[in-house]
Order: sequence, then C-alpha cells, then structure tokens
Amino acid sequence: MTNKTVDFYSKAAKMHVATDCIVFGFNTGELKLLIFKRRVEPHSGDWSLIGSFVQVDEDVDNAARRVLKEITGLDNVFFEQSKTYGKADRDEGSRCISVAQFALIRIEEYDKKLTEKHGAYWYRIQDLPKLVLDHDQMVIDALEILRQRAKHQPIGFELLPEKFTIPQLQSLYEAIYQRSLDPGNFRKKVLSFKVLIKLDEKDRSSSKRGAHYYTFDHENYKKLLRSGYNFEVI
Amino acid sequence: MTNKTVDFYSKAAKMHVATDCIVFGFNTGELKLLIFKRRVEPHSGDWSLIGSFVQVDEDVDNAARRVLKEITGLDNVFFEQSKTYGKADRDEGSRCISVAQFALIRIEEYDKKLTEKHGAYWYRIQDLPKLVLDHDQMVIDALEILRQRAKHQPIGFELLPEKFTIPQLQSLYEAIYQRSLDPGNFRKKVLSFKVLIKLDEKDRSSSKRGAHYYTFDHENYKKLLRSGYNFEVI
DNA sequence: ACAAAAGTGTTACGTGTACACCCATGA
DNA sequence: TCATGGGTGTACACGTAACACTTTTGT
Repeated sequence: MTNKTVDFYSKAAKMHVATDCIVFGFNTGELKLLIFKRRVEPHSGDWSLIGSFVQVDEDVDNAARRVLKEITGLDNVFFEQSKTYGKADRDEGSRCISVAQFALIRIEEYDKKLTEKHGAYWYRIQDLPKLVLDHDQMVIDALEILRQRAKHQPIGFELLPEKFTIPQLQSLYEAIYQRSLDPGNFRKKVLSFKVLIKLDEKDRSSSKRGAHYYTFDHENYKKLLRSGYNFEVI
Repeated sequence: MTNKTVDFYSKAAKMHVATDCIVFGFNTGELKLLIFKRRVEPHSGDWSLIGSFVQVDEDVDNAARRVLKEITGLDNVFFEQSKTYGKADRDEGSRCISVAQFALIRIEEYDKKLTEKHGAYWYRIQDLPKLVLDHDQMVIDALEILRQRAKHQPIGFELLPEKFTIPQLQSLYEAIYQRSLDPGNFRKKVLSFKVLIKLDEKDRSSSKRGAHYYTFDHENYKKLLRSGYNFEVI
C-alpha cells in the first residue's frame, strides 16, 4: 500500500456500523415480530429491534445471523437486507449507521428459554409498542419489502413449519397482506406453480375432514427459477 | 450519557463508511452508466463507480448527492438506495462498508466540463469495462432494482428531458428491459394512467409527421398515488 | 405519390374473480 | 344427519397481445 493510500483512507472518518434485525414469525393466523427490551443506554428499558454492532472482521450479513442465533438459538435462517439507515443524528449515543435486515423464522422452532433470557417477545405486527430510535420506520420498510417479495417469490414458506396445509399457507398470505383471499382461487394458483409436494398425512386440528399436508419442493423451485419462471402468488 | 453507555459504544469497532453511486442516464436509445477512472490507491487507474467516504456529520443519502453534484454539477437528482455491501474483505485498503445508491439523471443537463475534469465517462450498460472491487455486482443489483421500480412506478420520466414524446418513452423502456414493445399497446397503457400532459409542440427530429411532446403531470401522479393507484407500465 | 413514423381501432385469447357446488367426517 | 371446513368446477369480465388500419408530412 502506498503512502498516498494510507493518507487517503486516514483522512476519512470512521463510525460505528450496526445491524438491526426485523424478525418475522407466524402462528395462530397472525404475523408476529420479535422485539426486546433494550438493556443499554441510551433508552434502556425501551422496546427495540434485535441488533448489534458489526465487528471489524465480520461480514455485515453475518452480524445479523450471529445476533439472531444468540437470541433464538436458530441457525440457517432466511435473511434479506432491507435498508440502511444513515442519518447523521439517528443515534444520539454516537455516529452510527445501521443496516437493517429482515429474517423469516419458523416460530415453532426457536428456543423459548433463550428468548426469555434475553427479554425478547413476539408481538402481533398490528399492536407493536413504540420502538426506540428509527426502529418503527425499519419495521414499516421491512413489511413493505416483505410484501413485495412475497408477491413474486414463494418466500412465505420460510415462515411455516416443514409440513403445512394450503389453508395455513393462505392464512399466512392473508396476514401479510391484511386482506382475505378466495380459498378456491388461492389453492389453484399456488398449486399451478408445481412447487408443492402433497403428503398422505392430514392435519385434522381445524376441521373434521382434515387438510392435506404439503411440503415445499426446493428442487423443483430452483429448476423453475433457472428457466425464468415468475411466481406471482397474489 | 452514563458511563455504561460510553463503555458500550467504545467497545465497538469503528469503520469507514462509503457510498457509491450507480448513475444511470439515457440518450440515443441507449441506457448509459457514468463511471470514472479511479485516482487513488488501491486500483488507481481502474474503472470505478463514483463514490466517497461519508463524513461524520453527514447523512449517508446526502453524501451521494454531494459527490454527484461535485462531478456532474447537478442538483435535485432522483436517488434511491440500492443495497449495502458489507463483506469484511471487500476493500483491501481498510475495513469499509459501502451503501450503494442509484441515481437517474437527464443526460442532457449535466455539466460536461465537470465530468471531463473528473475523468468520468458515459458507457452503454451493455459494454461496461470491468469495474474495481465489487462495483460490478453493484451495477447488476442496481439494474435489477431499477427494472423492478420501473415496472410499478413511472420512474422512467426521471431519465428523460422535461418534454418527451411517447416513442422516446417507449425506447427508454425498451432499453431498460432489453426487449421491444408494441407501440400501440405501450401508448394506450401509458396514457391510461392519466399522468401525461400533451403539449401542442411536436418533435420532428425522427419523423416527418412529428410526435407530440408530453410532460409528466406530477400533481396528478401524487393524487393518484395517494388514492392507492398502481402503475404497472410493463 | 410514396415512404416512414405517429397514432387509432379491432379482435382473440388467457387469466383472475366470483361463486356454486361436492366431499369427508366428527359430533 | 347436519354443520364445518376442505376441495373442485365453471362462467363471466377484463386486461393484454397481436396486428390491421389510418393519419400526417417531407421529399
């Protein structure tokens, strides 16, 4: 590295880089968000998203995975970058920009002990409390992106258990878009993509007849994507 | 601020934060990108996007506006955040994350003297040279987002002069999506949105009959958006 | 008068939507 | 056997795509 380089970089300011996770979950027909009570100043005790500073030798994406694992115990979670928040005055603690990322997790699988230990709770998105800093805006933006994605990719499967029924899937989409869908049309649409594998087993928890379980056909999905398929679910 | 706070923040690493601009322009029926020859190490002399470090007291969004103004002389440019690049090893100079933002500019209006002074050139997106660091990927991602946006918002108008004809607009969309569109259908579709104002004046540069100039009706666009309208151009 | 681009009209087709209807089963 | 949610079938409306056709005007 030349002296010129050192000079050029050294003149530039350094700042904290954080990542905040908008963690979506789904159960009992409701879209939920994992938030927790902040334990450091400023705003200790207020509600906040789960976040962390990014370490010097750590990819930003990985920082998000690290925190989420610390809190939920979950690995291999679906993550996607949402937006970066870079207003100079967004954090009065110190100049700090935050890369927001949203995660979709199967709510049944996370470790309740861990989340309780960290003071984390699932809230319905409709009745979230006021969050710290610009975290309210982060949630609004992430929801927007989730809706956008869910329209064209079968992203919703990330939020359901391995085995799920079509009515369950429909209920998820209804929760995401906050509107009701026609059962017949939804079923036809979603089956037309040929990315669901029907199982023999049935779920009888919500009707006497029972609804068939399905699993997501990852193989076929990838194949179809490569051949330029577009999944317009809604 | 409590001691606890100081402690918490001070333990976290600080790093450089940069912003890189993917500057799109459009003329002679081609989608162009503004890139320039890098003048600092590492990679001095290689082709690069236009970027800068973010200053301590500067919003990330404004940093992008600042560089673009320095180079093109343009103010009031359409900007949108694209993605943040945060791999630990993305810049060998020093740990540095970059918030990529794309800009749409009216190519006729920029100051040629300024861009020449800074060693900046317009390249057709089809034949861009290899760019420095992860800038190639930034362009790919930004194009993807531009296409996404252009599908649902009349974003394309940002790339055209104040007055433009419908065939011009069509040619822009054809450049963005790299496919040809039916003139009749395109015209019908775009006029159906009621966000174009027809002017008396005609552009005779590309036909004897001449094509009517139109302007974008910002007022009506905002009104329609508020009432929940969706602009599906393609 | 003809070429060439602008602009209009018409029709066929596929897809989404609404809704009627049948199925399976526990109580 | 009836109520309930699962699942199938169908008819209509509408948006889109393809393309034929008309208009304008400089050469």
